Amino acid sequence: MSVPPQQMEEVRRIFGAFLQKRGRRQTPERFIVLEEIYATNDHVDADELYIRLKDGGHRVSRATVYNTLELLMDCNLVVRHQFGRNQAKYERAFSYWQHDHLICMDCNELFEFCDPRIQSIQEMVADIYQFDIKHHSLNMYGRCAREHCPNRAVVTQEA
Amino acid sequence: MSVPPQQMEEVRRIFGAFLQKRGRRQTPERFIVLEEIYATNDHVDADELYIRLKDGGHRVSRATVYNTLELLMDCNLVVRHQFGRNQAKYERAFSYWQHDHLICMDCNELFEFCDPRIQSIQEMVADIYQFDIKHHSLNMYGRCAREHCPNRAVVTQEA
DNA sequence: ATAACTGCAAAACATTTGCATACAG
DNA sequence: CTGTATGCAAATGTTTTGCAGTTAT
Repeated sequence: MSVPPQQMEEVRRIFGAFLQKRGRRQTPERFIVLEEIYATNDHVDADELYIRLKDGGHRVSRATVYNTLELLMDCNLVVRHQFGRNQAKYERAFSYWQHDHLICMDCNELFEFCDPRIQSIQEMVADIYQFDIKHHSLNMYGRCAREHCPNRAVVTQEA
Repeated sequence: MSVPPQQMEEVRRIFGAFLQKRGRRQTPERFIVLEEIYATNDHVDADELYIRLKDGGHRVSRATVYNTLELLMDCNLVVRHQFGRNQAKYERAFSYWQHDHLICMDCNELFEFCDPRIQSIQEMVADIYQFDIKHHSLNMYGRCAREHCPNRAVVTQEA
């Protein structure tokens, strides 16, 4: 699922303006990374992104991918998620609903959900603890019920 | 904050029984790790735990610490938290309220909170997505208002 | 021109693994 | 006794860093 061209244009403009304001260069590599992560609404890790770019005939180094992701996070065009102990996943964040995640512990399938109560909880917690809360991360872990999920119906032996 | 002796006794018993049921050995090292993580209600990382044990005159290897933490998680005596991309934090989990976390992005101070609505959300999500949800992790990130917090009152320059 | 950026490879870091030795059952 | 567990050190996998060469401004 890709972003409409006009919105993509806006995203590019936002990134360009951000770089300029910061006195950083608008290099082609940075925009290529931006394009690639906005090409889908998947949750990708840095290396996947690197491979996709490489396969797409672009010549960017892993270091540049990481560097650019950092910049994209700084201007809120990308969010990073840390699911479990594995490598971080990145996701485009412009004009997309704020959502939380549900992860199947067996097949690692990822689902997104949204519940307005989380916002209320966040506000309440901010108030009680006198915090300026910038963001939250809510992940639920369990077992899905899909046919092809590997560990489906396998009884857990442990505790 | 340490656990009362009688409860500590129960925890040891649970771990022993668990190992037995699994056909795993009840080695002194494993119980030493258990003692150490139950000695406080801090959130410690594996290396801290290793250092504490070493400083306490015990001779356990890092590998054993990791191995034991895994076992302790399997029998629900310990929970692992992944805050950001840093190393995992472990926390004792017996007879302690289920809680979520609030983290200051400036001083890394950790606060715990609990809101019953999270439970309802979890149940609702489980129902909608036909998931058997085992656990969740909710972290809120922001800036605290404490006097000695390093970045206090520093205006963020970025976007 | 020149300071910032890039690619590469090496470093860093947390965690896991392999193997010879030790020891619980 | 025997199969696990241990300690150590080396391996792993992800992310960061240093540096010489490149390039946007």
